[in-house]
Amino acid sequence: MGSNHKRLIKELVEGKKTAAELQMLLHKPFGDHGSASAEELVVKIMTSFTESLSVLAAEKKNPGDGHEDHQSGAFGEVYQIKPEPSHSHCDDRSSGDSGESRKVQGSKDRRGCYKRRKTSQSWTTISSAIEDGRAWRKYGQKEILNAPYPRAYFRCTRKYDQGCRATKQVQQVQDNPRLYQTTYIGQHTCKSMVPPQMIIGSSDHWESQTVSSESETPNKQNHDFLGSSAIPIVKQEEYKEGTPTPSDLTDNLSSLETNHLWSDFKDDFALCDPAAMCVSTKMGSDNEDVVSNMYLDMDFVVKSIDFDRDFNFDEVEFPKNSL
DNA sequence: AGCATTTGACCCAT
DNA sequence: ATGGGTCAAATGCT
Repeated sequence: MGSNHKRLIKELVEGKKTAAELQMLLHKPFGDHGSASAEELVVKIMTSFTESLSVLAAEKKNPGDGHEDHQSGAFGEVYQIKPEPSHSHCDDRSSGDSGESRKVQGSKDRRGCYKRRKTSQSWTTISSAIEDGRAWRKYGQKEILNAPYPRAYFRCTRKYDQGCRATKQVQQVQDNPRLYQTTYIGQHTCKSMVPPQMIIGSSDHWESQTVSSESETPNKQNHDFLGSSAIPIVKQEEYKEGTPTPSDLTDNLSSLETNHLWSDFKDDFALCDPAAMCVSTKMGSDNEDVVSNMYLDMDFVVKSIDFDRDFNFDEVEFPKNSL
């Protein structure tokens, strides 16, 4: 745990420094803060989070032995890819949905031809910014039971040309509609990255759509959005299969680990701006839901989440450079 | 015209 | 049976 711990601290310190830098940038957008753009800083921060989490994940998994391979590590463990048996016919509805040329003929019969994902790591962030440096294409929206706001479904725009299977779900936070809870599912396997400038401009559609059609907060969102592009990743996890054994404790772990992490972060961030944040904790009703979250003044909110059971990874391992 | 979004239907998991 | 994730035709936008 020694070297892990060091590495953890190093990552967190680095992240903190970068966050502070970003904060300055946000407060004085036109000042001179060196050459780093907000996006670059965000990427750095995310890398720190990712690395930190991977260290923690590794520790949880192998308490005692500080061995930290998990190379691209990320969120450790459970990375085995389980090829998911069934549905040999219509294969690949999900893995790329077999491209644009899906079943056009007979169109309506989709039986057995798409399988639900539930297969990869997921992690949730909350932020006023819904952009994250990736190009997404919306493919659905649903009203969610007991939720005041609909959930929008996005897939990577590279899904078909590069087979990237990353998806995300975005939903306005009930308590604070100006914030968006984004759940990322699966890893980007594509190469593309939207240039920073594009990022900012390209988010309007969803916002305007959701915001304007869903009452309140007209287009203030855009300001928030432009004002900050915080994309903190705080917690991620994988979908697991079968019965959650006490030993893997993934859910419990998520809260413990996260809370633990938060307290560390809290101290850390407090050094930067003690008044700027609060940490809240609440439990979800059914074993999945918020475990803890943290708000910072720069609309920087992070959050951890839920677990699900099965997995059948077709995903590749979690890249550190997902942004 | 080509691409993105909307939206109801379809399908799967619970 | 129901909620929610995905599909795909219709529609909108550039």
